[in-house]
Amino acid sequence: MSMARSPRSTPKSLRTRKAIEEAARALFAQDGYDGTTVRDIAARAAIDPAMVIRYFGSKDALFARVAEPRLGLPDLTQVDRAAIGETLVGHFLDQWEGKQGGLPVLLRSAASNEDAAARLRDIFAAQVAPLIAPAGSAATAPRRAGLVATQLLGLALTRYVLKLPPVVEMPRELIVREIGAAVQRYATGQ
Amino acid sequence: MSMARSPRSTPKSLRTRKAIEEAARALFAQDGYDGTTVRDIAARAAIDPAMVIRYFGSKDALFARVAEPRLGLPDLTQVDRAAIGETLVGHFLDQWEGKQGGLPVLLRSAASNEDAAARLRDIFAAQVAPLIAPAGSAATAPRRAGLVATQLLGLALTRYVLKLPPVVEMPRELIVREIGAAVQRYATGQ
DNA sequence: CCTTTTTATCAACACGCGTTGACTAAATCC
DNA sequence: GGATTTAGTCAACGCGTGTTGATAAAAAGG
Repeated sequence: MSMARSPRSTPKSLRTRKAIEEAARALFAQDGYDGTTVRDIAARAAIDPAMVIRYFGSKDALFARVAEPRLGLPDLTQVDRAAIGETLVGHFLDQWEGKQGGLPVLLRSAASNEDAAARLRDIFAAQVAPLIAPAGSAATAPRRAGLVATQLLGLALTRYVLKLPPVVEMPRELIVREIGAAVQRYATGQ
Repeated sequence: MSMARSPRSTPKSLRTRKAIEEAARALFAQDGYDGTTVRDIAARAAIDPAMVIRYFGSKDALFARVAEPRLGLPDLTQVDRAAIGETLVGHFLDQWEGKQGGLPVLLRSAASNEDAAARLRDIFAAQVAPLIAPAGSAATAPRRAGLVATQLLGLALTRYVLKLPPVVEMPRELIVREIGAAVQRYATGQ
């Protein structure tokens, strides 16, 4: 009896595994789930398309592996209350521009892929909402978190996905200040 | 010599043409460009897939036809200066929820389709930026328009595409008030 | 060094896609 | 009402997709 097996954890296989993950992350973040083919990923990793399946089982499974964002947001209760907005925007920009983040991957795909959208909702509920909650009254917590998401995801959309020229050209410090102020009001409820 | 021709403008053909456009608009807005197939459109319009091509030449051409947003934004110079933000948000929500709008179609597709993204940039430059410009100093006009786009598109993304529960559940008047305030500050530069 | 295990390649599969051309049915015209 | 133009149907094409199984190459073990 023969069965298709995923490679073991030898140094050799670990290198190709990493190469596939890296290529997949870059392409998924650039072209979205549907716009990225297994053959594209294989070409970028300089290996055979069959290896992608062999290592990760399926394109779906690879996507799920690569689109696991750990936002690593700061504990806002430790932050100066008046700096919550700017802190949030700053960390959000870091997350977006880092190599690691699964967030770009997800946002690219969420617009036309319901699974990715559901994942994004989960992340929001699990990581953003609880963070915002203690910054204001408990009754308004969901609304405040929703408003914050509105602004932060809009920033990511226009700057990194649509690449609207004025938003792309804004220096980081200006974004942190201007959008930070809006986020501050949303998060604290004034 | 025979050549494939698009149907003439008889009443009969006009009805099917409208049916195709309506089905296309609904599906493109729901699943994006890549997620929508010609066969899907045909099925919803209850006609043969070949008719879609026969009437519009190609899937691309049909998309271009259907994704032509005329925002019809109000002339902000005629509006009470303190109400610019709320007016903008209100019109934006109307546009989004109306049957006509090509905006949902575009946003769904722009994340994974560069052509759609370029179109959205054009619309922004042609329709939003000039509108915002006179609300503040000329030097900061692009920046102010960019910030407004950040917030308005983020609202659309979270409410209509990602469907984040707290944002979906917010009543219209609350959105107009809260987000209107942020847009107001962005548009006028305080 | 031969054997066994593990990694990588290759060709092919079944499927869904946009699109086409040959054909039929229906409406229109004189 | 027969001829001609128009709308609609059907089966198929070429292509790119994710995925698979047989097979070769390379590494590891004794």
